[in-house]
Amino acid sequence: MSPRRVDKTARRQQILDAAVRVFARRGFAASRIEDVAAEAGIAKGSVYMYFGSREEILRAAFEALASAMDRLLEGALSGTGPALARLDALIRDVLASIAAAPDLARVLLDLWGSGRDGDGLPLDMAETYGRYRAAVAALLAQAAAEGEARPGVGEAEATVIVGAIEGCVLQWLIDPRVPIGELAEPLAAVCLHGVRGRDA
Amino acid sequence: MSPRRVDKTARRQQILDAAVRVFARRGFAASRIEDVAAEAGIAKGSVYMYFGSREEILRAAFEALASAMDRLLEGALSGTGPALARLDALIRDVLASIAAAPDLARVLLDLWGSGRDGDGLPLDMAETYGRYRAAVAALLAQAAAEGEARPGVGEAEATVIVGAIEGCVLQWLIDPRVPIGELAEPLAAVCLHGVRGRDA
Amino acid sequence: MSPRRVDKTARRQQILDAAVRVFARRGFAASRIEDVAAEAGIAKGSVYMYFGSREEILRAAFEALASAMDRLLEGALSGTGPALARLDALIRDVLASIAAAPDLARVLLDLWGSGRDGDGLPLDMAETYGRYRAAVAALLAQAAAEGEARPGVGEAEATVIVGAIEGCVLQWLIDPRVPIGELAEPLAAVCLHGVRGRDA
Amino acid sequence: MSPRRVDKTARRQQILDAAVRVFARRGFAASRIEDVAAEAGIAKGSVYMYFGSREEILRAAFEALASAMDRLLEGALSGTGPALARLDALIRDVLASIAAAPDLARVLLDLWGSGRDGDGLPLDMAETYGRYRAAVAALLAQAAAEGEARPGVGEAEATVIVGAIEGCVLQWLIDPRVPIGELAEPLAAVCLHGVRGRDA
DNA sequence: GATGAATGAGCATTCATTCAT
DNA sequence: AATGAATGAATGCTCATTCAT
Repeated sequence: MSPRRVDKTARRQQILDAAVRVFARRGFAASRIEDVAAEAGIAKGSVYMYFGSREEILRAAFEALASAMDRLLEGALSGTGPALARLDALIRDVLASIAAAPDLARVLLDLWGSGRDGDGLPLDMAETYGRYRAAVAALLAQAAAEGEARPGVGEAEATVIVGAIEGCVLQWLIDPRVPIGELAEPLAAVCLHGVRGRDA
Repeated sequence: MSPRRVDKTARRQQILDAAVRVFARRGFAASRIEDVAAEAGIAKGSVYMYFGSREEILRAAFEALASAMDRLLEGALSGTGPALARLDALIRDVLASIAAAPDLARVLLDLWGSGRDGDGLPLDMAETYGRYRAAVAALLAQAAAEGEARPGVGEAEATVIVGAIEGCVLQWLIDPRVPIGELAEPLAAVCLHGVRGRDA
Repeated sequence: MSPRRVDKTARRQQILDAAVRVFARRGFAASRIEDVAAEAGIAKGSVYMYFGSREEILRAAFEALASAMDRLLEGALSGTGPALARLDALIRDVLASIAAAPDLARVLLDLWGSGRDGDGLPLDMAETYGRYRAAVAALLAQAAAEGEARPGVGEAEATVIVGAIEGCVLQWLIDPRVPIGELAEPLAAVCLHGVRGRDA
Repeated sequence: MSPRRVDKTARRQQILDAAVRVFARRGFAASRIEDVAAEAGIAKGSVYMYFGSREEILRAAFEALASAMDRLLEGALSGTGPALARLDALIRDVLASIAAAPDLARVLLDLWGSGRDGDGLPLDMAETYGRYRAAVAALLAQAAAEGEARPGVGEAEATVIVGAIEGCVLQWLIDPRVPIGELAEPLAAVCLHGVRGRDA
């Protein structure tokens, strides 16, 4: 009448957190369900009570990442104040968000490569990055309207800025010695003024 | 040396090329030795005459990529003329190099994530990117000395520029609709002058 | 005995009925305890309050089938009137009994194959069929004594008659388009007179 | 240049034979691929060089059985002489064929129950038995035309005769003490003349 | 050199059964 | 009594690697 009670959502999150730690450590390809279960402190079979397959766990990690990103983009887009200041804040927020959840960030290394022919992971990474670029492009357009960016900046420049952010993250993922925490400043500076500087 | 005998090196290259096509298509994790052999038009077992293991093929692809990159960096560093012009040329060259060998470039998606705990692939991606940053940093330092970059630009800005380049490549790898061929111009412009523009 | 409490026996029967429907649909091998529980409208664990194992449910189905058959055989043996008429009636009764409980009948498909090496199901199907043949043989012997069957009919002919009945059932189980309901007549006719007919 | 040579067909047959022995012994459901491989004296993985899945082995057994049966039916249909004699011969041939390959015959126990909802085995057992009945019906029709069977015998009587044959096999499969080898005679006698006998 | 048949370790997934509540 | 979350043994199938020819 009063069966064992569990918070399904919490348990699922617990497993996802464990999986993210494992994926971060060994990469998705080398991560066995058994590793995930062990990290979560449960039995192998129990993982399947919360996730239908190994791939589904990766997809859940992707969704966590994508929705965190969407929240940031949403914030930047709906904020008030000069567009360039909001772009600057977005850059800082993205880097801070990444640095705050480094294990989750490392899953990006597996996510970027997913969605190809045989892997059963149609994650629509492409669409996520498309939204990312669109948001930055919107900020740039606003900045141009405000006279704070040169006219004509658009999709291409948005791609460069998104690239710069993600490229910094990439380098930190490849080499943790890259000081991600100190990159927001120069990143924003270069994107806004270039290396020649405001008055070079 | 008999005309019947295929050059060992050529045969190895033939297999590597085939592998790169397969890896590009399905990702390294989903690529079977048999797929590679079939793509190369040889038998599965023959692959092992030229590569000791599946991972070694990936390592060979990495080396091809890394040495191409080194050649580019070498060129930029040893070139003459203003440093900033050479940085601009380097950006264009890297993108052109990527666009010229898109299959090889796609292997980056697998390479970036390699070298973790369980995968037997100590590729030293980190060191390669370190050299990349060092080269760009050297160019920046020279530019600063030439009065073409604001004083103080250094490692951090180099990280941003390398990030911008690789981040653009990343976006194109994720979504081939990203026009990699048209990105050199805005990439250089943003890195050099920012989105505010030369005279914003 | 409280009105709230369901009768143990009734609950067991409810589960068995559900199991029979599930077994009929998917076969025993493909039937999960969870399917049975769902069909019965109870929880998975509750099944084990009434049956010790998955196999035990199949055994219970066997027993239902076997005792129904025994009842029929008993009736034919203890009946009065000419033996051949009672054999004729038995044939009709068996087919009617099968047709009246088609789901239970389908379990035969799993039962026939059970009792082998690894399946933990020593059902003694063999003995049941032995009793079946013995009953028919007894009727035949009586008929011969009554001058209604040719002398010498015995175990072999009983096997043929049991075979004809069960073989018709088998064909209907394999292909439901076989009109089991219309087979009693020709079945009795062939067994009694052959295809040459009474006066061929 | 001269790789290890094997007769693929012979090897496949060797595995199938081994599988049939294992299926006969333990039933298909309880037969593991590893059992089959061990019985064949090869490694587990090697089985998959010749069969795509466990089910495919069962299907191959079915096909062997079905084509043997088809050969027999073909022979009976295309034979010369009185139809009833050919039916008589068919009955004997089927029993002899079964008795000659008892392991293969035991697979029938698994085949009869296959093809249901969840088992991924659309073997068309129904169609095979349909052809079986059609052949017997054709012989009966001919016999009727020849005045050797009573007019009106048809599909129903064919079902009974097929049933009698298969039902005898069934009983022998359930209980090997049933003397399949001695059943041809009484089987033919009953089917042709009934238990009342030619002149009862 | 080349081949491709054979191997067997490895792993995702399933599911009967248990038991804390 | 009833539940259903948890377990972990079991097993189908894959595929890198080996090696006899």
